[in-house]
Amino acid sequence: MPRTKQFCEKETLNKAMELFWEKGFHATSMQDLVSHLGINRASLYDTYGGKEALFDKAFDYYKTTSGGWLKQLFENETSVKQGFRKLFDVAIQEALGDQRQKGCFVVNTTTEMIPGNQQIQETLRVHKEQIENLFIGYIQQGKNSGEITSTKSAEALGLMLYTLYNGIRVVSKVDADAEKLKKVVVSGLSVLD
Amino acid sequence: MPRTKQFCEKETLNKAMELFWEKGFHATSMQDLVSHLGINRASLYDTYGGKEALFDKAFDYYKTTSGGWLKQLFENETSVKQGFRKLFDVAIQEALGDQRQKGCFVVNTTTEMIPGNQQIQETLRVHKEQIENLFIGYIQQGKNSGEITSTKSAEALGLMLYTLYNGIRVVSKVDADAEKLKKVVVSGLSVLD
DNA sequence: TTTGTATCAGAACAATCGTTCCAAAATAAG
DNA sequence: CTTATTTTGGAACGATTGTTCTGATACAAA
Repeated sequence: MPRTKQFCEKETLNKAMELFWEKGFHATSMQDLVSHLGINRASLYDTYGGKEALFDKAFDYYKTTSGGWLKQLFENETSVKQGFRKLFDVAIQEALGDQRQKGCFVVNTTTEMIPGNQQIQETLRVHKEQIENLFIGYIQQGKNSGEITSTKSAEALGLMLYTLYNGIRVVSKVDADAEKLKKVVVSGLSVLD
Repeated sequence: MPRTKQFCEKETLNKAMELFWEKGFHATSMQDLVSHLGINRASLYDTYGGKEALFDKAFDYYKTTSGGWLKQLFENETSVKQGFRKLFDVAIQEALGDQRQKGCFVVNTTTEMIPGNQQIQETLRVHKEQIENLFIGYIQQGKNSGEITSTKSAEALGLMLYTLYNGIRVVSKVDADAEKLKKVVVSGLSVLD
């Protein structure tokens, strides 16, 4: 009869995610993982298969937890422009409070694993399209309600804000300057006017 | 008496740069470098000191060659807005033609080496400030000439476009979609209106 | 308690890592 | 030419890589 698992997969996946997030795939060794996950080396291989498989699952775990968060953020705001302001504010706040300077897991993975890992690239491509469409749909919603009057298409605006969002995750890793970042956001969001 | 060097340092540095650029610091092995640089393993250590020192010099070499290129681009254009359009167009064209999907060396280095390498972080911070100021000064120049009438400050506009530029280098690595990228640029540059 | 499986610590694996060393070969300067 | 120095191929270094295996231990189900 199969027994119940001894350790919580969510917890170990979360720790693996944080390690890969901070140091990247190549700079994170199995020894690092064994030391920090709190489970045995053999169990690690038995449960997750290996380093690359563990990375994939950790990245999946990140997408799952962060994807729902974004949708919820948009839905809870009173206006579309306020929703984006909130999103960017959170990004800035994360950058300022990120003691470990991890940055964004998706951005880090993009620049490290492309080229060289076609499977992850496809995963990233699908993820990019999802977030882009979320942005675009959200803006379209603001256009329909009359809140957004810009003559530019919802697609053009959404793609631009998505790209700017990625840029913020990069530049804030080099220098998390609150004043500068706020100016970036104000200028960027002005395209919605 | 000291002899003249046998191999051209510029050529080997250029090859080292391309390797680090494509695969990143951690995924590039000394064996890779020895195999591709065309010089002997011992000579490599003798001339450059080691892997990290070689990376630093390759990165310096990149900054030197690319820094001047940007200034020249701005100076050769007829208007400020046209200058930025050209800059972004080149970025898109590079992404489309980049068979190896290397992306941007500065962006890749930022996300891979921060945190973990304070020296490179400081180098990147200084470099960021230089490009930011180049953007800001260029926009200010457009304001002084009356070309740019936006009520937003040159600083806010410059920082925003610099951030957007970084974002383009990230998203175009995942999916170099010309149509989408063009829309990003059009929307982004509209902040100058 | 007995049984079966999960988890464990740790050794062992071959491979690769960055680095150093050495003696031979090549080459520029005298 | 001789001399001095660079460059060479290749062996060797200890350390670390990702992975596998062994046997002991812990624990849930029967």
